[in-house]
Amino acid sequence: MPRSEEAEWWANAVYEAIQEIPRGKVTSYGHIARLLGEPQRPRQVGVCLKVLPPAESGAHFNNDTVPWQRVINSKGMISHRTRANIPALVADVESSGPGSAQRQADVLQSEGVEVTTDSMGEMYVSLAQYGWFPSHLPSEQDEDESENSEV
DNA sequence: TAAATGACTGACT
DNA sequence: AAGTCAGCCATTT
Repeated sequence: MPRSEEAEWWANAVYEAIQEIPRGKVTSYGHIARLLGEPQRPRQVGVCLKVLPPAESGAHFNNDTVPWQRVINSKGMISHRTRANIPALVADVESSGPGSAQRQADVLQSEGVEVTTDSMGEMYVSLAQYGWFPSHLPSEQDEDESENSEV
């Protein structure tokens, strides 16, 4: 697990930013990247979460101290932890191990966040209702979001 | 050392 | 409205 100094700084910054997300709210990978002044690196935010140490590791930042479950993609969907473009393997990863998408949905619901599942089995959270975007940028225009919604 | 991947996005078709 | 593409860059192969 090679961790350069720079990567270390980035990971710590990401974890700290994620700790600011209030319980019961969610935000996107891209938003965390923007908060850190690196708007073009949402993927690296995902990488940090992937390598987040288990709670029993004793690390300062771990699965218990960082609310990893509150980070989802810009479409409001809980991202898959794919291991390849092979659908057969996706199911395996999806199975409910620690940190799996299903696990994420369970934890979120325990915090009071509603998770809905569409016809294709994808799990969504309404960003309009649960989204946390403090440094909201003016470039976006909210229109309709009737698809993932509540009610 | 080089090539492929991926807890992503926004623009473009 | 839904699918495709091109950037992104640390990790893995």
